[in-house]
Amino acid sequence: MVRVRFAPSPTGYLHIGSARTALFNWVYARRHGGKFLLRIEDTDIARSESRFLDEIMTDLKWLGINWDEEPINQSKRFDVYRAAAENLVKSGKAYREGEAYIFRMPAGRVIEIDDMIHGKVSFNTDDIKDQVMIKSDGSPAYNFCCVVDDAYLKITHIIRGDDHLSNTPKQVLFYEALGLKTPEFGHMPLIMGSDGAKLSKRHGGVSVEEYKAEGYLPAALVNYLLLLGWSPGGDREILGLDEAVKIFDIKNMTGVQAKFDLQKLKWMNGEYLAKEKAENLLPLIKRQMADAAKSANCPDDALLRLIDLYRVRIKTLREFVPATDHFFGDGYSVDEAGVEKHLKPPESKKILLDFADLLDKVDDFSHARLEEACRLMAETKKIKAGRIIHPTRVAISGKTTGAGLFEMMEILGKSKVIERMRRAGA
RNA sequence: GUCCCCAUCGUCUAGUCUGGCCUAGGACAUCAGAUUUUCAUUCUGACGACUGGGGUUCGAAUCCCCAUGGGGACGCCA
Repeated sequence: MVRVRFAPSPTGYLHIGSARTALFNWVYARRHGGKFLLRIEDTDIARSESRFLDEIMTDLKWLGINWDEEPINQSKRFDVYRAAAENLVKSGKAYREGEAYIFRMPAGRVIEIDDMIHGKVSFNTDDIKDQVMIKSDGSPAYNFCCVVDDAYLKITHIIRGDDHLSNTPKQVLFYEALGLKTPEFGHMPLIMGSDGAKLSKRHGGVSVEEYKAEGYLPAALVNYLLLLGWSPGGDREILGLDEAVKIFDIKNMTGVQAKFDLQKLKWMNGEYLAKEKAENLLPLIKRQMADAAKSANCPDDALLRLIDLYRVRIKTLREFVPATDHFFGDGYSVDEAGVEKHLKPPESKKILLDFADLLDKVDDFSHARLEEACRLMAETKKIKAGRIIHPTRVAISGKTTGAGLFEMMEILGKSKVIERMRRAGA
């Protein structure tokens, strides 16, 4: 039975690269009907905090990753590691240096691993130094407790980042010395920033929390991450966890480091946003508005209409707030270039005021009726409807882009619309 | 410095294992047109790559070697 694990260290947020590692482990487990376990690597007691662990677990669940069995904490197993190290000292494979336990690296051995992603990779033990197993302070060193625990948890496949590839021969030697069965390894290439450098804040964010706050949908983030280093085959790109579970094959993963492309993530998020039901987006939008200190006392049904109008035009939920600010009071942002182009010309002002006068007589302020009035005026004055539409759009929203003009007018309401038009035309 | 991994459009990738079907396919981005007498959507098209050099072979993006480039690791961090 396949058993894999994700082993976060609760010393910080969940990194987007770690999330991807967790994701592929999870998919691998589900694909093979195995178990996906969580192990908390909190050996650095000073830096580990429970709030980080809470956040990591919350983020994993948010992404749709659940785990089997109760997670274990390494901080509670120090005596297990010490006992294992003690045995190696007794058998002469390790020695002590003060309080520390150190593994003696055998000379001239070639350690070959058959990586699920890279194929055969070999290392010479002459290039590797003796390894600390237990530090002077009594805490275990990473490579050692990792092996002890993976064996304890009966992990069959270790899928992790390429940064661990060079740890692998050391760990293989530990399995061997401890008389344990070595699991299969699969090292996935690391994700880099768009410029090839280590992924950092300036590339758009490194933590899952940042993407959540920015208004990315978990399904979109997961979908994008799935496409980094793996391809579902054919020309398929949009797929969810459930479909990935059906067709995932680790042999199809590439060994090539991928650059994180925020543009494509945005596009993908837009795709998911456009498909999502407005009701599901409602609480998320409310959260965005609260975060932006726009405590709109806007009834849900009105907000739902706005969401329906805008979710196909935004790429992240955060974009909703600035895109719709003109619906919430007069303190909205104004596109100066748009004003220059559509509101400055005297003839535009004239058209705007004429249209406002016309609208004053319209009682049924529905978008269908408004459009009718606009088209009629254009015909009467023998001008293109665009000559009316553009100035009006800028006048009532301050923007050159947005939802359909007549829908915006309907939602804004007669008095607001006319007031803004007359102010802009003055 | 030593060891390890990797190398197809700007980016993610298909194709590489099992050489010929590849005048190298798709997606994002960019640009141009069409549709919508507004915004967005949608549609069409354009741009655009096998890192270089040697081999092997009738034939190489695909196999081998070297170089170059990128990344990772060499912690009593995890």
